[in-house]
Amino acid sequence: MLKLHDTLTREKRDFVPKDPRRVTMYVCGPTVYTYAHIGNARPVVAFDVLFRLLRHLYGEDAVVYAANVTDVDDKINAKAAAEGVAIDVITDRYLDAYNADMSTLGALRPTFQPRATRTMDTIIDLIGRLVHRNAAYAAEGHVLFNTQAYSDYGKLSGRSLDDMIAGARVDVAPYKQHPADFVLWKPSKPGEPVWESPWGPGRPGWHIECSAMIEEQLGLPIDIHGGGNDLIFPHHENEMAQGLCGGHGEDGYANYWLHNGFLNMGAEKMSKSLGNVALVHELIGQWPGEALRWALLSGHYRQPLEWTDDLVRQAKTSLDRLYGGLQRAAGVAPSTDAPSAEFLDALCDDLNTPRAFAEFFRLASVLETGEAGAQAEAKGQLLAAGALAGFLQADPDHWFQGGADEAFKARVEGLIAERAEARVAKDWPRADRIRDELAALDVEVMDGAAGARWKLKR
RNA sequence: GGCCUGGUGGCGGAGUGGUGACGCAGCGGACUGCAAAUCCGCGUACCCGAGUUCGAUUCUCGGCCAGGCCUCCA
Repeated sequence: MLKLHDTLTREKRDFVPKDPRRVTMYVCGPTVYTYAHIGNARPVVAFDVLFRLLRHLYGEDAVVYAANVTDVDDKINAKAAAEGVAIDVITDRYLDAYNADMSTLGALRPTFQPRATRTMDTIIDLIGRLVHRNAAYAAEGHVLFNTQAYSDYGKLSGRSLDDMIAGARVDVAPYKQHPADFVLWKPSKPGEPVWESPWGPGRPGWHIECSAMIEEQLGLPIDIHGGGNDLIFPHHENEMAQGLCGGHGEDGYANYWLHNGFLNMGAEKMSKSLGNVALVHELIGQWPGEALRWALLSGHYRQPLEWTDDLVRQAKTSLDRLYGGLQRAAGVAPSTDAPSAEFLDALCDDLNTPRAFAEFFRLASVLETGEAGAQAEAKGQLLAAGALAGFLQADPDHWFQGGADEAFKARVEGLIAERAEARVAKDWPRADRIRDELAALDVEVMDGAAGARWKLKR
C-alpha cells in the first residue's frame, strides 16, 4: 500500500486514487527564462519517481501527469527585450534546454506540459466564473481574488488571515478590498505581451494558470499535487482557493499535497536570487546524469539536502559499485522481472529512496555472493528495481567506458592484448609499463580469471 | 513578530520506546606477480535540560542552534 505525506492534513496517509484507472498528478514546473539549477531539478526527479511508481502500481496508461510551463513572466519579458526578440524565442529555447536536461537526469516527460500562453482561454474563463460567483472582483484594470469568499483560506499553509495582515511586510495596494486578496489578472506594462479580456488588456497573475491547467487537463479534484515547499504559501494556498471557488471544486481540489524540501548550498537554500546555484546544464558535463539523479534521491524528498561535490562523487561511487556487480554477473540470466518486495515497500513508504537504495546494495551483495538461484533472482530484482526508480538501465561496459570512442577503445584493447602477452611470459616489468601507459590514458585495468577488464577513471 | 521544518558516527543519510540501517571514507585480514574489484571482520552517533517510563536517540515540555515561508517572486 502506497502511503504519501499530505501537507494539508500533515500526516502520512494511505493513497487512494479517485479512479484507479485514471490517476492524476500535477507538479508545478519551470518558468523558462534561463537554465534550470539542480535545486529546480529536485522536485522533477522526486516526482518522477512517484510517476514511475504510480505507473508500476496502476499501469502505464492509467497515470496522467501534467507539469506546467510558465512562459509569460517579467523575467521572460526582460530577457526578450534585452535580446530584441519575441518571448517565444526565449521560452522555446529554455524549454527545450530544460527538457533535455531533465531527460539526462532520467526524468520521464510528463503526459502533458501545458504552457500558460496556450491556456489563455481557460484562464480567462475561470476568472470570469470567479467574478460571476463573487469570488473575485475587478478594480483598476486588475482582477483580484476575494479571500473573504473562501472560509478555509490559509488552511494549507497553516496561517490565519489575521496573522497575515499582522505580518504583512509589503504595502497593500489601494485597490484591494482585503490585504490578502491576490491578483488573477493585471494590466501589461507598455511593450509587454498582452491578451484581451473582459477586464481590459493584460496578462494573468501568477497562480491562475495552474488552476486553469488542472481544470483543462486533469479535472477536479486531482489525486496528487506536488511542488517545492516554498510554493505552499502563497502559490498553492491561492491556487487551491481560486480552484475550489471556480465552480468545479465541490469534491475538493487535490487529495494529496506533496512538497519537497530544498537543496542547500552550504547552510543556505540554493536560489537564483542568492546566486548560489549549480546549473544542471553544466553539471551534466561533469558527471553522468544518473549520478546526479542518485545524489538528488540520496536523501528523502521532504528533507533538506546539502548539495556538494562530495555528494555527487559518493553517488558516482555507489553506481560504480552496482554497475560493477552487474558487469561481473553478465553471465547470470535474471529469473524475475519484478523488483523485490522490500524495494517496493520502501518506495511506497512516502518515497523512502534512501531505504530503497539500501535494498539496491543488499541485492548487489546477493548477486556477488549468493548461490546460482539466488543470484538469478537478485539480478532480476536489481534490474527491475533500477527500472522502476530510473537507474541501472545502461550497459555496464558502457557505464564504465562511456566516454570512449571506437578508436580509443581499439587502442586500449590493443595495449591490453600486448600486456596479456607480457603476463603470459611473466614479463612483469613490461606488463607494468603497459599498465602505466594505460593509466596515462586515464584507463584502469582490472585483471580477472576471464581476462582483463578496463574502465575510464574520470 | 507569526507560521513551519530540521538538529543522528569522520562525511552523506534512514529508522526505532529496549538488538542490525545503508553508502562513502578509515582500520585489520583473505585473494592478488603488481593494481583494482570482490569477500570476511572492526570502530565511532543520536544538540542541551527536565519529565513520562522498568527503559528514550525515538514520546512530552522547555532551551539552544540552523534553515524555509510570511502576497504579484518561481
